[in-house]
Amino acid sequence: MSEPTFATLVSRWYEENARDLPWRKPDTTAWAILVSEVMLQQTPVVRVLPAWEAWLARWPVPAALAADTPAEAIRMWGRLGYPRRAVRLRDCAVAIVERHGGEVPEKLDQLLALPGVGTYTARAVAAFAFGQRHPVVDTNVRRVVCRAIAGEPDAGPATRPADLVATEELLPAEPAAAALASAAFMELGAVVCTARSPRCPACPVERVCAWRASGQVAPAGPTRRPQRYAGTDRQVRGLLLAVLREATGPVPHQRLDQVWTDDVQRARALAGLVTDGLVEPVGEESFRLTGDGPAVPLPHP
DNA sequence: ATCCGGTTCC
DNA sequence: GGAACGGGAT
Repeated sequence: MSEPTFATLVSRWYEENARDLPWRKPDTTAWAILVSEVMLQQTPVVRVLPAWEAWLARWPVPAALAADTPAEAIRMWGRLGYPRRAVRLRDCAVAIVERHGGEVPEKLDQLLALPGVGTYTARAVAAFAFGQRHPVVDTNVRRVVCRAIAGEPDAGPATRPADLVATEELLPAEPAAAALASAAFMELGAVVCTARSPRCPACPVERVCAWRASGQVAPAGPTRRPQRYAGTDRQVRGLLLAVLREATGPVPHQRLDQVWTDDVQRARALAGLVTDGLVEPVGEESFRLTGDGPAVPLPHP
């Protein structure tokens, strides 16, 4: 008898302790899983839950979202943050309809080619929606593997090819078991092997963890430089978008001028929203969410 | 390497 | 007030 593998230990723990998240139910469609993964980029689970339910109730298949306007996607996105994701997700739905007949593609390279789908999301969908054997590496998994296997405090700011390799080597050979293990690694990083206060006594691999064995050395420097929000263009974009989201049609620029006093910064933020496809000008004086109304304004009577 | 939200906790 | 949160695009 050999010792259980790392993946087996974590997978057993996962089956006993996994959070009951709706996108993990067996009959969840690939589209619903893709939507969950995009929403979960940078965003805590508790905030995604209601938005995910509402989004799929309205657009249960990619073709439904593709037929609607970017403006409606931006409105449904609500306050999830990084609203470019809403526009990209709609672009993604359009691409799925045009390239794949409305079905979420199964091949990794086809997924990677979709708007808003990067190396993490493509692998997550391939594994969790289609049961394929791929390493799925977000920062949680990267941290788990760096610590438990390499005994290092943490990885850098981005996922490196070596992180993919190190994670792949941990996966069971059988695809379904590999997908389960990937979900289990993510869960472990999210709720036990956390960045700042790991709950090692609750960890299923505490006995074999190289990082634990080496005294849990702290990262050398600051892992990430702090990200401010107050006073940045991002805050101004948020304020502008809030006004446009509430409006039903074009908003005169005089109303947008009121959300921020610095003319230069406000103009830069608005131009950025236009560049990103979130907002479009209407005539000389007004702006609206992209596609929020007729393409050509009706002439005055 | 930098930009891109918004909420929650300290 | 300020930090934590962390994937994709450029």
